[in-house]
Amino acid sequence: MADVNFKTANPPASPDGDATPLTRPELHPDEPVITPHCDLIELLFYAYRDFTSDPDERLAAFDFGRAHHRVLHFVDRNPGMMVTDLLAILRITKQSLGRVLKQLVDKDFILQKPGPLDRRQRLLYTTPTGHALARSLSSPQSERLSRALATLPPGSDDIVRQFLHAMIDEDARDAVAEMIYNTDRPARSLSAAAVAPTMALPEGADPDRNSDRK
Amino acid sequence: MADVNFKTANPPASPDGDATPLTRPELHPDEPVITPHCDLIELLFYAYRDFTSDPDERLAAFDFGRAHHRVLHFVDRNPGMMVTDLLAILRITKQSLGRVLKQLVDKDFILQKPGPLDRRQRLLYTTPTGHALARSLSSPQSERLSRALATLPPGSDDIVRQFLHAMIDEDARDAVAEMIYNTDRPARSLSAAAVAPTMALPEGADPDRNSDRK
DNA sequence: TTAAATAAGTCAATATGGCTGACGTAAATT
DNA sequence: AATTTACGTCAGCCATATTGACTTATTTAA
Repeated sequence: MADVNFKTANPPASPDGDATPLTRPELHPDEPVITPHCDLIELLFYAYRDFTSDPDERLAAFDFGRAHHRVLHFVDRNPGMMVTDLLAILRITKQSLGRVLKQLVDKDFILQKPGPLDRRQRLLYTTPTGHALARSLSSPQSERLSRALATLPPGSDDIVRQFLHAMIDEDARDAVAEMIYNTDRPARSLSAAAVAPTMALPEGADPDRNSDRK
Repeated sequence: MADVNFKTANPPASPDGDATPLTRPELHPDEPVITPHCDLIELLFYAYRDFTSDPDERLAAFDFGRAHHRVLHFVDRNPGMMVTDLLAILRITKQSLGRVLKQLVDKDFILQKPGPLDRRQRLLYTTPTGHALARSLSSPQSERLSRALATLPPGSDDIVRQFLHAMIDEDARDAVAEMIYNTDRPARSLSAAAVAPTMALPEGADPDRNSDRK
């Protein structure tokens, strides 16, 4: 199978009869021919597809999946974080997290320690093994980023950074930036509410009573 | 539940005893303190998390999931595409695609037509309904992109475009660009091999004989 | 013209990672 | 003392992916 073989398949891009003129029925005159930023939508899909595929093989060697990767990554980057914070970041339920977290703890990649101030908490840390795995998973991603940025004019890093930051939900943006860039952590904590804010529910008559979702 | 409440939880970022000094055992002197581009890795996660969450509610109204969205999107953008091409883009198996595709066809969002040149093909088209849904799904994503780009200096669009393009696997890059930007389609076809190229297997002794994967 | 490759579909079984709902327990807050 | 919070768990369900095997047309190549 050749490297780049264009197959010359379908000349008429019309589902109607072979001789029917090409007309999309529901195309209003004021409707733009293509969706604005359709290229970016697709580029984002492809970029993320390949970006996330990098660590997959290494993960499989430990019988882990992408869910484990995400947990391991954020715990490694935020040692001592609360389970609640992790839930807010990943936007999954306690039960979903529970499964993968248990496996990571059982296999000694993540360690849980009671919070010294609030003893209800089980603060999360990576073990040395876990830290090493987290590193080996993020390194191909980091290299991909380096290669990509190297092709761009100098100063593009910041444009990309700003772009991605601006793509985040407005309510979560500040908390995310806080989390990412506060590497000298001055007794700070993650704000679950800010990373994944609750809907502003009307006062009283709260339907969210016994829910797992924040 | 307050809007932005920082909880001031865990001052010591060390899993060891409360009074133990903070030292990561496996931190070689030549190991960088943080992974390069760790911020970008996380920004990409958050950006994509929120980017993909946009169409979810609309999707649920039709009992569809993200898999349906992806199929619908690419078929809408590439009318007359082959099933094989779709498999290569999505990087899933024929069986996985089969299910969602069948549902989309059954519910009259996608239409299959035998290829006029190669009658083995079942070329894919969106119906008017399908096209409308595809539009309504991509529009919030497009708006998010517009809002994000509006915050950046002029000319940033191209930087972002180039960045995302450079993030794609090198072998697939050209085919992707071809697919995205050839809106005036001159009897062209997608190249499945280029979008998701096969590993260059050694001649003879091909283990990939009866596989579903390209 | 026979053989092989390709496009597409299918059946069956399995795994992963999500979800809801219902409970329980310990600790902190009010 | 009552409530809220942090965390965990059991049970079941669903969506989406996987592998492997097999069939049917149809096209292409030996």
